[in-house]
Amino acid sequence: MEGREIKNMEEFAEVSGISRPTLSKYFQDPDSVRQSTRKRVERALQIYDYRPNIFAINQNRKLTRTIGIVVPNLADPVFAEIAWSIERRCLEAGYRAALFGSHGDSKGEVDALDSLQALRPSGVLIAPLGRLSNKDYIAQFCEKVPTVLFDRDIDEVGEAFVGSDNASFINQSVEYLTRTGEAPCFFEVKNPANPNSIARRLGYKKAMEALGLEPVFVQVDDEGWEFERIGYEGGISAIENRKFPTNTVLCSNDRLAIGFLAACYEKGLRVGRGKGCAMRVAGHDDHPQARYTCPTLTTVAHEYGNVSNCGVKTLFELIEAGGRFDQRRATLFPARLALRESA
Amino acid sequence: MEGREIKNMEEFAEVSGISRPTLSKYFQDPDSVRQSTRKRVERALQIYDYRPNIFAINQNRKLTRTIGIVVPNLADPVFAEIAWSIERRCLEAGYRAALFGSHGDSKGEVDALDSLQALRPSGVLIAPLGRLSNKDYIAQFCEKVPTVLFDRDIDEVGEAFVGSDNASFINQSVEYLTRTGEAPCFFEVKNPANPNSIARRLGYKKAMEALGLEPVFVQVDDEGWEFERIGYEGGISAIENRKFPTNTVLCSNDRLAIGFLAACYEKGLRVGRGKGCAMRVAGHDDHPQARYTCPTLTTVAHEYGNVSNCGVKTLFELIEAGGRFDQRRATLFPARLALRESA
DNA sequence: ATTCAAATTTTACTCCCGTAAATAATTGGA
DNA sequence: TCCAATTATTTACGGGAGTAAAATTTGAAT
Repeated sequence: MEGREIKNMEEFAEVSGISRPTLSKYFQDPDSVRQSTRKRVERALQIYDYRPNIFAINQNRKLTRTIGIVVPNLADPVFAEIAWSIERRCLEAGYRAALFGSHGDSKGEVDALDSLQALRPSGVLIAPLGRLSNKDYIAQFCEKVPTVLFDRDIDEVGEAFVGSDNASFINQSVEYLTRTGEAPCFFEVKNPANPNSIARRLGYKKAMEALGLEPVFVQVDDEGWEFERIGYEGGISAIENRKFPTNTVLCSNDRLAIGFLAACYEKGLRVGRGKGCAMRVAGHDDHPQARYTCPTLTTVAHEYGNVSNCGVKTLFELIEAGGRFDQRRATLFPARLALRESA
Repeated sequence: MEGREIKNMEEFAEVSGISRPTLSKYFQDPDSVRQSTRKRVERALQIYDYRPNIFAINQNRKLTRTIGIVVPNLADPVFAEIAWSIERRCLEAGYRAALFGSHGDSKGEVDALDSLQALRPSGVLIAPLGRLSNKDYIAQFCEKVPTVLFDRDIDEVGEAFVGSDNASFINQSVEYLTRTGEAPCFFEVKNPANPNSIARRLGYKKAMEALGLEPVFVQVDDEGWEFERIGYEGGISAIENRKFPTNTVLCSNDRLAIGFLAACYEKGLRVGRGKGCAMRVAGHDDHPQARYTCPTLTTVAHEYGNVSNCGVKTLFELIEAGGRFDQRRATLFPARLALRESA
């Protein structure tokens, strides 16, 4: 495919012998021109290396056919997986996807939204930081760009939310653990940035009280995103100081649980539900590596597919509806217990 | 910050009382205008919500000040971490970053490069798939866009490569393992897509032969990116069929090792170098979770910082040099042994 | 107050493509 | 073969900002 260098559609029109407006139609939808014309264009494209300038295109379109995806941390496997899943669905629907990680702080989140706004996306799916988020800024952003929140909700912000039903998560795990052994205590970060964590804490409290049991919290005073480290260090310290009144530990999320398993291992505490085990450990999220921990981690699974599927569907409806729903929509997916060896 | 809606720079010039060309200068570099003017602009920006349209900007620039980053799989923690690290450095240098995952197949990689080309990036950093890559396509891409390969090399493609010295990796681990116990056998995927894997295999063979030892390969016949699963299933099967002639297993990468550790755990083989341990296991890469496995994983560390730092630096030099170096540059960083509990 | 270089404004053109209106050329069906 | 409907071409304008050149203002130093 060589010929002279083609700079723009004008030149391509010259060399291909097809008028520019027709070419413009072709590039927007190859089926919108007559078959014979389409063939002619495609033959020319094989000879000359031309592709429309995306910036010039988007400058004139109201629709850029780009979907922005923002998650707190692209290096977190759980978010990476969900972001990837959403991206794939957008591509299937003929949209581009632009991924942003907010790097765990409010400034990063605002920056990501700023960059996104400059891209004039058709819509945005965002998993907000939560407590740390600049709530006003996000609310304002939602006014301007059709936006669906997912994973973590912010009260009254945006037109829709899609996430997991944390109450269902907790109920399932608490119910299962108490039914099959000692009641669980709850292992978590003391001041979590993550609203899911808070919902789970409350869920645990309620679930325990409903069973007539006293909730017990073991809290690590740390912050940030290094949950494995926090779970490990906090776990070591809690074990040494005998902070666990029962042999069953329910972790607020799987990454914390992975770190805690490492702590148990180091301390020589065998984890599992069989004979000779000193501890039972369970988590939440069904982290991609939960099946490869030692022992494999019993956890409560997100249905990633559901969340991304529904999130994208909701976003497209929102775009269709011009960015406004009659009333705010919240969709929560229930959990599924993933029973493995650790509890 | 409310006022009338500002559509473009023209309008912002009106309301702020500053001429459009000056505003244009300001937005390209706030320091290029007089201090007093800068103040005036910034005061106006507080009142009116205006930001330049990125499409219109990039339409005229040869430089879009965007750096493309392409990795095989954004959901792989090792790549996620390195991508994030590169992104941060680009942002610091005043560039935007566009992340793409090639989703593990050649088509995905080509698509990513296509999207990137449309963005007219100033430069690209790509960790190619390797054997599966469409080599010609990538070579062609490198002709058009200043591109630095990293992590995995493709012979003679592009102007520069930055990665790890796999020979050094392997030497360190083989040397350490043989010095402190039985000689290692090498656990790996039979037909790896990844050129690093092949380099490591060869490195192992050489290192063993240099020590006068017979190299032993234990290969799993599988493919894809689910290394934990492959390591686990392949591990179970290899253990059951007594494929390991020694008690020491060197894994081609850490994700494989994580799966293999799970297999050992399930089979009741205690891993470590202490008394009562049946196995020693080591990996390569220093996966973010290597410090939280059971037991913690002895591995050979990438210096992510070095690779991303040098990669970005090299790319900027390449851009500076107009996309061509006198001769191809290859930078390899040596490894650092991360000694932990597993071996 | 005078002078002069630096900064700003005015004006005008460019980038590449979307899109609308009027006109011309192709279709395919009766 | 001819007509009407479909498709393509011509022409012209607009979008939002970069940028060059000339004219003007600013500010600091003399």
